[in-house]
Amino acid sequence: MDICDHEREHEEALKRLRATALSEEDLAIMCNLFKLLGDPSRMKIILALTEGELCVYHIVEAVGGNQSAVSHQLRVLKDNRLVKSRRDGKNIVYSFYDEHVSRIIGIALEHVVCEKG
Amino acid sequence: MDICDHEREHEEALKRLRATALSEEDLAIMCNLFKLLGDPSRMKIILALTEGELCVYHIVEAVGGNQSAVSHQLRVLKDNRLVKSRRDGKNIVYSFYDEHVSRIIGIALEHVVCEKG
DNA sequence: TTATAATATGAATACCTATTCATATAATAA
DNA sequence: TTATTATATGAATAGGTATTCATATTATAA
Repeated sequence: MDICDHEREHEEALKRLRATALSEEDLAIMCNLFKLLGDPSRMKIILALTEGELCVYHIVEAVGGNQSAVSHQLRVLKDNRLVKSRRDGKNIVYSFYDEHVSRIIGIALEHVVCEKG
Repeated sequence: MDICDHEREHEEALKRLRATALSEEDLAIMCNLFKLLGDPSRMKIILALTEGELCVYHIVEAVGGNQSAVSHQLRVLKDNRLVKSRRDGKNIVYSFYDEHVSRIIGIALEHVVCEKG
């Protein structure tokens, strides 16, 4: 006997799913991106950088919290290639690694609007 | 003396940032969405549902792992309105709460492609 | 009603990770 | 060189959360 009353449809859905299946690696890449964006402290940093590059001091000013915490998160973002940095005199200036991130943020901001409306 | 050699530009960036600033609540909504999408087990469930509605049994079949774990994650997804469910005889059938989720997933899949290419 | 199938739930555990504190490094100014 | 400023880093801690196991619930079949 069948598991449920939608046996055929579900089996077909599962069949399509297998056809388009992501590899475990791709799944990990995708989830990792979302995980990075899922922390408010990191998101604040990312949002700050949408307005242009910033040195660490100004990032700290923008997001609040202590300098060490911000530095740790910048490291995480950099290791994962969401941001890049360059030294400029005694400062380190951070900016987005590529346009990719800001696109995603743009869409996320739309989501917030929808969620509230 | 100034903090860095880009004092003016950074101050202007921070000014624009304050102008467009998200509330803490909106930030939380946004991050929460990303956090939900950042777990591979949950993402597998979500990806499975992109092919159509499924009962729990078939979700378990699609994503692997044990039934209890899947049920717990379905609960999380439902509490956060990413999915909805309806009873159908002895089965519970899950599907996306709205079109929103599948849009985001579509974009994320693009990201994976870019990341690899 | 009793048995069984499908799903949900509670508690316990184990892992992960964000934050903090203290300190190190690196560049510049004196 | 020494002092100071800007940033990074290591270790420790605490809070969160995914998973598992056992069990409860709900619906149907016998």
